[in-house]
Amino acid sequence: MNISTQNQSFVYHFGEMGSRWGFNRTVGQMYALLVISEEPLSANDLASGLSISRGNVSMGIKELQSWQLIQVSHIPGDRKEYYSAIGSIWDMANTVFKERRKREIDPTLSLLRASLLEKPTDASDEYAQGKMQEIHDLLEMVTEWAAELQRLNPEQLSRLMKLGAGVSKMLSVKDQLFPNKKNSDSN
Amino acid sequence: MNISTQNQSFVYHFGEMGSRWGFNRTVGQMYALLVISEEPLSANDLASGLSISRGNVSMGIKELQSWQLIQVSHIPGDRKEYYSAIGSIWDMANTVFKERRKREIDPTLSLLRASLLEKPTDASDEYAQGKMQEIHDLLEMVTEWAAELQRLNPEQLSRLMKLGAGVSKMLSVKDQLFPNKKNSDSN
DNA sequence: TTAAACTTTCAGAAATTTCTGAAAGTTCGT
DNA sequence: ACGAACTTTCAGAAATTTCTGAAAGTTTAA
Repeated sequence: MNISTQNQSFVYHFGEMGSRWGFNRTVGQMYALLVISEEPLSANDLASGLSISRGNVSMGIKELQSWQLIQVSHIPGDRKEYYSAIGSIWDMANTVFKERRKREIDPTLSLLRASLLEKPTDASDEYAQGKMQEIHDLLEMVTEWAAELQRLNPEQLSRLMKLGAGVSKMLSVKDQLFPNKKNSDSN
Repeated sequence: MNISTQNQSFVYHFGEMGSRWGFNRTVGQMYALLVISEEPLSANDLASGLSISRGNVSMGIKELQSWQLIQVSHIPGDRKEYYSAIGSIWDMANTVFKERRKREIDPTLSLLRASLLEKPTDASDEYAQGKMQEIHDLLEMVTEWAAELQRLNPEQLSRLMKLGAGVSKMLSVKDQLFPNKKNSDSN
């Protein structure tokens, strides 16, 4: 299998970016290739298309499966496994978000919660705990909100985002509609 | 300088996480230490506190400065430079967000834009371009929205987040208030 | 101008991550 | 039960990243 030069740069770029997004270069390339191929690809296709070893492909597939980003299919009369990217771009973004949250934020939150349970032994500990509390609260708020947003369907989410600056206007509308609602929980 | 055992785990954890957030272990540790220290710390404090070389600290400081996360200060009669974390936790989150966008999203967006300008040479190129277009549109929408949100002040942002599920209710309220506004730009 | 007190740089060492390819494992048809 | 067609595993090689520490650079004071 070889990749058209047009797609080559996309695949390589995703390789480079992949490492920033939590997986390594070849895994990024593999995923990019699967996303832009209409037909499912076999492990051999991936290996030859990207000039990497068969073993590496096997590990990459495992990784992509752990991210729930790819799907296996079969062709009648062919014993090879064929892989393709799962779902729409929205699903992909959703999955990557959720997965990164699980890997980057959740462990930090639990560490912070544990730290905050300890009694500070001196003034500097107390200061440190204060900062940890702030970080904790921020992370918690953001993750809860993110979870909330992920529950919206793409249509709603898209509308919300396209509101853009309108969002702050909406907040003031809300104040006018419900001026009695308490919302002074600033920090 | 040594770190209280209470703070040790926080600092090390930030070290581990740091690598997921775009900088390496020691840079993460350095930043964690600066965040939880009330007093600014000298490069030597950092080196001894974390048991790393002076040269490594120097490079880490450069990195943190490029992220605009730390600040230099001086103590009268002392020639050493002292460092401290800049601003509030909100500022920190903002900075990290902006910086990551610049590093992870912007280059991808420009690559995609460039790719989309090319004429597809066959059906598979065409399919690939379709996917690229989708990714492009999604990334663009998300970054624009993120920029919008960053323009809100912490107070507004916090209120918006605390709305949580209320956000979808708000969308329907908006429909009732402005039923004539076109918002059928689904994808 | 000299020297002390500091910071930065960078070549090579150390640590870590990624990759290969041969061997072991699995599945299926006969 | 055998062998063909596939996939997975994993030890060690290769590549990459990070770290050290000595040397070079900078700033200030006298």
